[in-house]
Amino acid sequence: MSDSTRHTDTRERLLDAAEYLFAQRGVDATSLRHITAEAAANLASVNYHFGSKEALFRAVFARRIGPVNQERLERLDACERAAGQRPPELECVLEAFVAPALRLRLDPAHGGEHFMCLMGRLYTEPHGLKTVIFEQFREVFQRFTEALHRCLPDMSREVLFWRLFFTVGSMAHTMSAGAILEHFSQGHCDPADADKTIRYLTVFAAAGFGAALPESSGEST
Amino acid sequence: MSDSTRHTDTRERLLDAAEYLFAQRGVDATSLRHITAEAAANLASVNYHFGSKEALFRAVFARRIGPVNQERLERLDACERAAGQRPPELECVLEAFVAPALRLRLDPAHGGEHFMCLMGRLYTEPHGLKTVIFEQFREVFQRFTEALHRCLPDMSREVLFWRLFFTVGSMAHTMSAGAILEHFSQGHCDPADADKTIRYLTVFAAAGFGAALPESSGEST
DNA sequence: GTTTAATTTAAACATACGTTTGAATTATCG
DNA sequence: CGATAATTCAAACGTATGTTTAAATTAAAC
Repeated sequence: MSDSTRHTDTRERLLDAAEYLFAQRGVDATSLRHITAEAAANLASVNYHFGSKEALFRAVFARRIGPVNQERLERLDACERAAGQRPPELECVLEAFVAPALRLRLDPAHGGEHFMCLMGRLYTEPHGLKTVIFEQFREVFQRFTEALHRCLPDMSREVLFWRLFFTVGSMAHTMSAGAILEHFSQGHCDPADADKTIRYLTVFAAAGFGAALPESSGEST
Repeated sequence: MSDSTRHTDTRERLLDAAEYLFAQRGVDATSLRHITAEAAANLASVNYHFGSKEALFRAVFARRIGPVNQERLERLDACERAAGQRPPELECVLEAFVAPALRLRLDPAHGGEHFMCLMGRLYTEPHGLKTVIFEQFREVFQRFTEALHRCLPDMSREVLFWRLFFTVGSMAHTMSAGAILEHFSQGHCDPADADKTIRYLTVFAAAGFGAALPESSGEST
C-alpha cells in the first residue's frame, strides 16, 4: 500500500548488486560505478533511489537483518516454551542464536552467502555504520543474555558475556571466512553444509559455556 | 650490514603511522596522504621507500607477524618438551597459539593494540593480500594441527579443523572487536586485561575441543 | 672540499570517486 | 489524447586518490 509496490525493480537490482559486491570486495573498495554496472543501471540511480552510498549500504542491511533477528527471537521463544518452568536448554538457546545466521547461505532469497559473508564481516569492519546497525541487535542481545543467565545461574555476568562474545566470534568467522577453512582443511571440511556447521558450532560453544569457571585465579592444575 | 641500518627513521615512522591508521580506519579508507601527514613525511616518501601502498601494507605486516608466529612455535615446543613422551596438554597447546597474539596489546614495541586489531581483522577482510600473508601461517597451522591431533587422537580431521577454526574465530574477534564487548557488557568485561582474556579463551576453547563428538548424527539427547 | 649517492621536497600526473544537474524518457492517470 | 509525475540518462561537477617527475637538499665517500 504505502509505497513498497511503487518501486521499479531497479531498486532491487541495485540492492542485489551492492550486496554481492560489498560482500565480495568490501564496502570501501566497491564504487557506485561497479554497482550500477553490475545492476545494469545508470550511475545516478543510486543517488536517486537511496540518496547516497552510505544510505545504500544501510538499505542493503536493513533489507535482510530484520528477518534474521526475528527468527532468532522466535526460536528462542520455542526453546523457552519447550522448557516450561525450567530454564531452557543451553544448546537450544545457542542454536537459536546461531542457526538463523548460518542458514542464510542456503537461502538465496534472503541474500545467500553474499549477505551472510557481509554480515559476518560487519562485526570487525571499522565503519562507523556499525553503531547504527548494532541498534538492531540490542533486543536480540538482551533476550539471549537473559536466557543464558537462566541456563547458567551460577555463572558471573563477566564470564557469560565473554563466552557469548567468543561464540559470536566463531559464528562471524564461519560466516565470513568459510573459504579459508575450506582451503586450509584441504577438503576435510565443507562450510557449505549448513546443518553440519550449525551442529558443530553449537556443540563447540555449548561445551565452552559449560566449562568449569576459571574465576578463582590462584589454582594451578 | 646488508641495508637495514642504512634506512632513516622515516621508514619506521611511515610504518608506525600506517599501522596505526590501517588499524583505526581500515586499509582502503586510509590514504597515503593521511599516512604521510601522520608520519610528518612527504607524500612521495611512501613510494620511495616501499614502492606502492600495497607494498607498504605488506611491510607493515611483515615487520610484526614473524615474532608472533615464532613465539607460538617456541611455546608449542615448550608444551611438547614438558609432556615428554606423552601428548601435550590441550590447554597448553591452545594457549601457545592464542597468547602471543592476544598479548600484542600489552607490547607497544610490537605494535600494541593497533597491530593486534589489524591482524585480527585480516582474517575477514576481502583483500587479495590475504593469500600472500597466509603463507606465513602455514607452518604454524601445520605444527598446531599435528599437536592437537596428538592431544585428541580419536578425533577426526574434520572435527579437529572445525574446532581450530572456531578457536581462531574467537581469537580474531577478540583481537579486532574487543571494543564491542566492552560496550555491550557495560563494564563487566575488560578486554585490556590480556592475561584474563587469554585464560578465558583458553578454557572456553579447550572445553569446546573436548566436547563429545557430534559425528553420529542419529543420537538425540 | 669535492664528488657521488641517498633522501626529501613541491608540483604535477592521470584516474577514479561520490554527487549533482537538467534534459530525455517512460509510466500514471484524468 | 494530453497532462503530470516518476524514472532514466548522459554529462559534468569538484575532490581525492596512487603514482611519477625532476629539482633541491642532505649525507657519505674519497
